[in-house]
Amino acid sequence: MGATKTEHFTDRQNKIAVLAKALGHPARIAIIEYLMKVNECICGDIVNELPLAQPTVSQHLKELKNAGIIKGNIEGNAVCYCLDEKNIAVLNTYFSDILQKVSKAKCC
Amino acid sequence: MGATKTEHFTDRQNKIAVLAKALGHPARIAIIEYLMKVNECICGDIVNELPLAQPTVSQHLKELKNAGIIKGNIEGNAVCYCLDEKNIAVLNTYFSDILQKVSKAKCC
DNA sequence: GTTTAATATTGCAATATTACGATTAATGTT
DNA sequence: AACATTAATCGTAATATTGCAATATTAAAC
Repeated sequence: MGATKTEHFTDRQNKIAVLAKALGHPARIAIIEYLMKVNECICGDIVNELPLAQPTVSQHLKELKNAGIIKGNIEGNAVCYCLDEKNIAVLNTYFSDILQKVSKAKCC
Repeated sequence: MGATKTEHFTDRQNKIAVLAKALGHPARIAIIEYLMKVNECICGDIVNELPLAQPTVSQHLKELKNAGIIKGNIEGNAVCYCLDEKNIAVLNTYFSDILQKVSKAKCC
């Protein structure tokens, strides 16, 4: 085994899991926080900011992009990255809903 | 390699990553959604609900508990699980803050 | 068209995750 | 005490992730 049994879960459950998984690494959280600060930037800026090699940063950016957390626009020979509002809103709504439910009912 | 370089990131970044990572699997999302529905339950209930074996469910519960997403209270020979409001609130605030920042400034 | 700059991709080693059968531990029931 | 119930742990196979050096790709600049 070792492979996630995605086929047993709903598309929505898989979608949320993909988004959350993309955020499940401190380097990717750091990238997001940097993007929050500077609004938009290129890969090289992040390489200068983080203690990781360029291929590693590039890989993290790819995962964030595949999950839909960030967008990348080609600008000449560089790529301009920024946060993708839509999917962050999806997560925000998701956690708001959970919190609302949870806060209503205490447990064991 | 293969190990995350947690020491290069802040405690807060690592904390958020741990919480997000715990949610980065559809089975764990399904567990959370089930807990939202029934408010509290024991491991066996989830085993009946999901297409996964008991040890697998137990392992997922352990990860959710270690991350602080759920709480587990011993009740006789069973363990009563429920969502942990506090850390879900942490995530909710985190994504609200990101969304607020992002919605203010369009990018490339 | 050659050089430069910015990223992406490839290949690989180290480590982590996922899943489950078998077993164990702990409490409840008879 | 013997047995049943519930869940955790152990062991292990399959797969995924992380990180980087080396290389490839792409587009600007000269």
